[in-house]
Amino acid sequence: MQNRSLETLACPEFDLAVTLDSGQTFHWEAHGTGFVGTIGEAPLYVEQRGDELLVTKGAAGIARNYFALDHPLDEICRSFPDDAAMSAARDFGRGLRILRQPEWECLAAFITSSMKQVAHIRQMSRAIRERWGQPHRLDDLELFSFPSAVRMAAATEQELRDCALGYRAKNLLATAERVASGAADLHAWRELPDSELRERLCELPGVGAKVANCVMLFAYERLRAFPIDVWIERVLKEKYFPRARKVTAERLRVFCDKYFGEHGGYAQQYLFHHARKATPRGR
DNA sequence: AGCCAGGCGTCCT
DNA sequence: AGGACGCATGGC
Ligand SMILES: [Mg+2]
Repeated sequence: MQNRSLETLACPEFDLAVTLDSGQTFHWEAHGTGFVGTIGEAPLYVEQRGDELLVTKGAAGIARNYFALDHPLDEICRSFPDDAAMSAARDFGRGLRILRQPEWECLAAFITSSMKQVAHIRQMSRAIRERWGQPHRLDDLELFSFPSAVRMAAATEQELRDCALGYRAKNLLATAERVASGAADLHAWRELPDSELRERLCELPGVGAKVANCVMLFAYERLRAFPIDVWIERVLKEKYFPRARKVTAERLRVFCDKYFGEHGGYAQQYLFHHARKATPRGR
């Protein structure tokens, strides 16, 4: 990227690379010494230099909001419970932030995510963007935004299967139709309290408790939402229920809501990142 | 060459 | 309420 096309903003307590590779967004790609991607319909280059971000000129405000640079990260991390597993994860993931993503693209991405590895979710995201997204020019690059629900609703199930969605294609299409018609008003749902927002999301095809919690956390800024996937379930059973034979999903849900507290979603993200990147199984 | 993955919907006890 | 099963795909 050419320096004259960039501007600077402060980003204390932030690790861009860790945040973009922590399983909450799936389309950013390394480019030079930074990353390129889109935030809504805005194409963006972003690079971290210490406590500053270099971003595409005109996009500083968008970036500050998307990367949630206003979250009081030190205060959030100090609110985590004091135990060995949590402390190790907190130290390992320093600078990891929960993003503020656009609702629809976050919802769609996580509908595709079920029983898929992060690498493959990235492939599906790219295929969908290149097929139906809006192309945007950034210097010599062409970046594609995530297509609107209206645009996705016009696709066929087979076209989505061609993007390697498998059995998820039908669900994504059905949910796109509900959002496109206005029957599901994702933006209006911002006003709902957590429990009602979760209920509305779970009514959508392909959305259950886990996906709903991801969307609440990564798009609706519900920092208490605690997604329990394969990795987190393993961590919870190994570190917090080491002697139990069977631990039901409901028991885990109740425990996490109480034990990890008001920033539980943040705690969950640090545990997830640590499990994936710091253990033999994750590497 | 299997194993596994940021699960969900359905049906059974 | 809790558990079993089918569903697709490709990186490793
Ligand atoms: Mg649902």
